[in-house]
Amino acid sequence: MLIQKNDDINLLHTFDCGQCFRWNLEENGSYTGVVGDKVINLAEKDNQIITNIDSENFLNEYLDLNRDYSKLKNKLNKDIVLKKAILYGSGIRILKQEPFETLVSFIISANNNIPRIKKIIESMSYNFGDAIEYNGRMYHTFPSAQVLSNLTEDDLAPIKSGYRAGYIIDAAQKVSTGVIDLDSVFKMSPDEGRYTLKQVKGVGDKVADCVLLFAFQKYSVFPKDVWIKRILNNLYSVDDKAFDEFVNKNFGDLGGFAQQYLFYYGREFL
DNA sequence: GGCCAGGTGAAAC
DNA sequence: GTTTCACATGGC
Repeated sequence: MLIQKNDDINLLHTFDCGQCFRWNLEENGSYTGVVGDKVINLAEKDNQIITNIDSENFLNEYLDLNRDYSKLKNKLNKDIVLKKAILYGSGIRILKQEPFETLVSFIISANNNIPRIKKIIESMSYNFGDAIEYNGRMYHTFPSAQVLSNLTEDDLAPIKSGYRAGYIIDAAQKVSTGVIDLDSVFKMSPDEGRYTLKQVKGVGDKVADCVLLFAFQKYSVFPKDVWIKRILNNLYSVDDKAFDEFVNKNFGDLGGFAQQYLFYYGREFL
C-alpha cells in the first residue's frame, strides 16, 4: 500500500532519534518494526511512503501524521540553536507508542547503552512475546504485562537485563493488577502522570518523562538525561541549576519536540 | 582491569 | 532536602 507522503517525515531521523528501540534498517533501505501485534515495513520513495499495512488510519495515528509540524517548527525556529537542530533532524516525528512497552523499555534504558537496550528488548520479546511471521521471517510482539507479571527474576535471566529484572516484574505486576491504571494517565497532567508512573520501581523522573512524552503525548515534557544536560550546557551554556527554568521559559508547551531535535542534533556533534 | 552506558533506590549526611 | 554509592551486563 502507498500513502501520500507527508512532506515532513523522515524515517531515518524518526527511528534514530532515540525514542524507540524496535525499528531496524533493512538492506534495501526500508525499515521494519513490530508495533502492537503487527509487523510493519516502511519505505520512502519519491513523495510517498510504501508500506505493507493496509490501514492508513493506523499509520496516521502511530506516526502522528495529522499533526502540522511546520506550525510548531515555526515557533521553535525563533531560537537560533534550535533552528539548526530542526534542520538537521528534519522529518522527526514523535511516535505514539504503546504505554506498557514504552514503560518497560525505558526502565531497561537506565544506566545502559542503546545497543544493549535494543538487545534486551528483542530478547524479551523473543522469549515471552507472541511469534508473528512476516516475509519468511519470524518476529515477536512485545510481551504483555499479564505474561511478564507471572515471571520470576530467574525466568528473566536469559534476557540479561541484570538488576532491572525486578523492576520489569514490578511494572508488569502493578499494571496487570490495576495498581497502576496506565489508561488513566492519558487524562492526567504531566505532574500527575509522573507521580503515577514513579510508583513503579526503577522509574524516576527521567524514565517517567520519556514515557509521558513517547506514549502519553505529554508534549510539554522535556526528559532530562545526561546527554541533554551536556547538550544544553554546550549549546546554551545552561548548567544544572538553571536547567528547568531555562527549558520551561524557552520551550514551554513544545518542550518535548525541542528535546528530540536537540538530542538528535547534539548526539551527532558533541 | 577499570570505566562507562539515555538513572534509580537506599542509605547516609 | 541533598549527596553518595551500588547496581548486572557487555563493550572498549
